[in-house]
Amino acid sequence: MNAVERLTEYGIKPSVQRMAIMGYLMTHRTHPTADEVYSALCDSIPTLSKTTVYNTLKLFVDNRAALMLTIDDKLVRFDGDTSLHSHFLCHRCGKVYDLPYSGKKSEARMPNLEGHNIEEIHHYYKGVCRECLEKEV
Amino acid sequence: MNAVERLTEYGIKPSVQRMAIMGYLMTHRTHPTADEVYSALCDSIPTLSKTTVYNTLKLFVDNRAALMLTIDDKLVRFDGDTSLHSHFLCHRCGKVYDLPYSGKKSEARMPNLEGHNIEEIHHYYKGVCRECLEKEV
DNA sequence: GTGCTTGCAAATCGTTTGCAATAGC
DNA sequence: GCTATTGCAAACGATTTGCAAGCAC
Repeated sequence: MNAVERLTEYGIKPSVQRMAIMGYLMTHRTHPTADEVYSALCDSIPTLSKTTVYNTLKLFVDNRAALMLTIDDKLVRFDGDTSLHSHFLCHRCGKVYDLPYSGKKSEARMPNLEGHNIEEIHHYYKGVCRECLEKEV
Repeated sequence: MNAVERLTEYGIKPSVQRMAIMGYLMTHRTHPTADEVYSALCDSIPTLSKTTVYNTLKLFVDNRAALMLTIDDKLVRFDGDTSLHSHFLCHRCGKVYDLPYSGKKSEARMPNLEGHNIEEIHHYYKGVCRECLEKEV
């Protein structure tokens, strides 16, 4: 699936900027920040503004075409993969890894928990990643 | 257990400000922001500064005497309850509720996952809370 | 007195807002 | 032309920093 199809699927009218940003999210599974998306695209779209990146990412999140991750207390990150999975943040290198969803699978289908209506599930793990551990020696 | 004992347990030297802030966290299980802690205490400690609240909360977190919650993308919240449990954020009223830990219990004792060294587990759920659902009618 | 703690004021920086310019149908 | 989209510049606001004053042993 390409970016245009993805946008259309979520009821978002395509534009040059929107396709570029969705395209970036689909090809870079790095959980980028708004700033990283902007920096990566401002060469190919010289008129791109940070405001548009913020607006567009918010549009994607509102339409459930992307996830907003709050795993990092400083920066908001975005994930184009909206399937159910968990995340791991390395305290040392700052990278965010995907992990298989670790909760009970049944929970993901439960519309409520203790009477609350669940719309989002975020499972975050933090520590030191394998790569950083290996460098340690 | 009182605030002084709690601080001492985590190797933190007590002071008027530290006891007041830890005392607040222990008696108010509302997952307050730094600003809420400051506002609640600045009457009884008129010279209290926000800087001290930030510094002290960071000290608690660094010494594992409190948890920093990033469930809200705008504000960092703090939790004096460091036991393993999950959190629920209501999109409508903004309150954060405690939930029993929903993951596999064994996972909480696992020091690593896919080779990564896990130091923290945060399970966040978001949606509309029971109270807000009832108000809806 | 030495070192830790506190607190003011200013700076920082990610994000949002107001609004005018532009593009698409 | 009308509406939606974009983008600049300014504002905002939570948090951090620099540093001087205060406190404790």
